Amino acid sequence: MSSTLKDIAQKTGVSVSTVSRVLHDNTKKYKISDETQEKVKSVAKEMGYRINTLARGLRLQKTFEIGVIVPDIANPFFSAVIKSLAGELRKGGYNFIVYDTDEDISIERSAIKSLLEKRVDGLIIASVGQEFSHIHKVREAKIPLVMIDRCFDFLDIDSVSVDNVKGALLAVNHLIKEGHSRIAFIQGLPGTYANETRLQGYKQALDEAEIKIDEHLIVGDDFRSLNGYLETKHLLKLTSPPTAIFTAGDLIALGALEACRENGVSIPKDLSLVTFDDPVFTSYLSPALTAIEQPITKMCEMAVAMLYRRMRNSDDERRKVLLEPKLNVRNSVARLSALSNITHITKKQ
Amino acid sequence: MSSTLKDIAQKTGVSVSTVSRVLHDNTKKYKISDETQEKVKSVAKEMGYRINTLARGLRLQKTFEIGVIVPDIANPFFSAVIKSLAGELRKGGYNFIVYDTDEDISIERSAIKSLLEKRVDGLIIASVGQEFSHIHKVREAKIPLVMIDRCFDFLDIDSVSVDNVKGALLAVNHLIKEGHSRIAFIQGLPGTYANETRLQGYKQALDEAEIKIDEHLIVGDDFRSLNGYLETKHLLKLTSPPTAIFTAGDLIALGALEACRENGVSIPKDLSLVTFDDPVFTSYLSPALTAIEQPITKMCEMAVAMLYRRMRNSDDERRKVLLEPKLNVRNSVARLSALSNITHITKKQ
DNA sequence: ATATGTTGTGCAAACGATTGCATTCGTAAT
DNA sequence: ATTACGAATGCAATCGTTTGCACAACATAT
Repeated sequence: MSSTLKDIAQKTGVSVSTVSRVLHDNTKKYKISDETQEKVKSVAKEMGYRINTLARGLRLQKTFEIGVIVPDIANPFFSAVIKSLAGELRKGGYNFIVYDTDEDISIERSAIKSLLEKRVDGLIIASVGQEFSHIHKVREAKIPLVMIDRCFDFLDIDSVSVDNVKGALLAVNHLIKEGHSRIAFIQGLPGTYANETRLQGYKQALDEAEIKIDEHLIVGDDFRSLNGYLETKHLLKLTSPPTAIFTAGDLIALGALEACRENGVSIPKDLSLVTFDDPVFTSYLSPALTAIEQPITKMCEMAVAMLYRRMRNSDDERRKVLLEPKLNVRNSVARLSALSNITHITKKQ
Repeated sequence: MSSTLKDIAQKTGVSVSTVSRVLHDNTKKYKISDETQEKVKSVAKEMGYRINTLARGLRLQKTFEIGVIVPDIANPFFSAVIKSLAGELRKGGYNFIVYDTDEDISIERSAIKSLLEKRVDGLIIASVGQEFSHIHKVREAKIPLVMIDRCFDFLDIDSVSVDNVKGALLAVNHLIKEGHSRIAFIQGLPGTYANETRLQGYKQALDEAEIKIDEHLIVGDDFRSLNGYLETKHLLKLTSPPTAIFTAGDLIALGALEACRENGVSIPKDLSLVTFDDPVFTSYLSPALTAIEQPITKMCEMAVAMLYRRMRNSDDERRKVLLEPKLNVRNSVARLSALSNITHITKKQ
């Protein structure tokens, strides 16, 4: 049974204030005699004193907790983000509380509600997107907020993410350079920042190469592997199938791999594949996937730094940071020779 | 700016008690007139009232929070566990706070300290193991506790995990049945429950098959992929290398794959591989890995159920639950023909 | 002798919610 | 007229900390 300052005060014969000052007051403002200090400390230890952070938080109006909200903890990208954020926050003496929204906006709403009720000192959110009224509530509550992985241009909020458009450009341009022109895009959840910006990059790359966009090659509707599986099966059945697929996320790529395996489609011989996200296992897959890597550590460091800044100075100018993505070329893309390209076109007709 | 019960009381002209009862009291014990209820509710909404869980927790001596401690959030096994626990806890109206200990006992200690200071209502811990004094503190604080994934026989604490010995037996027996006898084991962190029990199963399987245990084939010292990589390189260099490797965890297996790829060792042709843990991506690897699957969902459901039981009745008999592992046979194990087997034995002598 | 400091400690008011125990008023039963 | 009761609400203590201010005791300077 945990004892309180009062218990210790009674046992030592000093006041609660004195005990509090000995045990928690780091300022040297109050000079407590060494004798008293000794006594209080030893009694505290003996009685197994443990501070009550609820009482402290209530009194101080500060909890040293940061709320973190992500769409899917089990997604390797986000579990890496969480791990990285945790380390950064710990350095600054903050704890954190994570919520997993399952890419569901209503869960996100209730997560924010809970965190505000807990009086967290700050919030880092990888929002589902789509809708933003609940985000505004955070602003109204004057809780420092940084958005991560998703930067909405139209929201006046600090945010840091990778340059998704550029990432998609890198991926698709790579495919084009290797001779592909029928390139499919398997999307994630439409309406989300990550998806829309990657789609934009995809389209832009095709435009710049003067390849006509075929809407039949833009498919899919969420970031999970089942989506990748089903849409790949669908794409393979088209009368004029793509020679390459660009997937919007790592799990989608896994689903695509499974579909190919089942259909006896060999990557990269029969079909090339590039994906956004580059979790630890991509290089061990069969084949090792060519992928767009995000600078996760840097992203998290910046998010935390921006949050701290905002906590210190609430009316500093807001910033939106875009980090550079990187293309990791591995073995999932085949060079389409002019000949095979022609063969392919011939087959098509 | 969040308002308080007092603010609302003042604005409506009723007492704080009444406001509290209208807004939070689910018992119908106090009959508040419909008129008052209406008024209070509308003012509360208008003023953006948000309950302060610190104050409530302090008063009620109950926080509706469960602390969860795992060794590595980024490990797919644990991120799946967290996701699953989160869902289960949410159903019961509990929130949770996760700590990642990085398999470091001192971080585990401070995590427990923090969680007790936060006055969580219960704790679910996947302990690093090795040492237990800090676990006893939880007992002393009379906080309900369930250990997950790690069941220490000598601790009188509720726990649920997979039957690691049996899992290892399944894995190694499978290798033996396919004709292997020089089977290496790449360990995780020595001294941890997961590691010791898996090692035990490994040894038992060899014993039962009357294969002499070669200590040179038992290597490694943590659950990360680098360990798998380095130890595989080492094993491949032995004058009499193993024909099969059993790895203690998924990340170790990834490292092993990388080492093999670098050395041009083909799996399963040149070397067979079985691993403990079976995350979503194992079947997409090259080759798809034969692996021991743990019933994660069930494990988490049981852990939460046991915790709830313990929270209701603190002196109920304690239980230790062992769940059944499952062997998923894929393509990473080759059958060693009698001939090659004999050749091999000859080589040994 | 008076003023001025310094040192060490305690008082009491917050922080925001909950709840057992009044209290007030009206109505119905005896 | 007295009693009893139910409905609707308020009082005040409590949960455990923090901290501005006050104060006592003593030392030093003028």
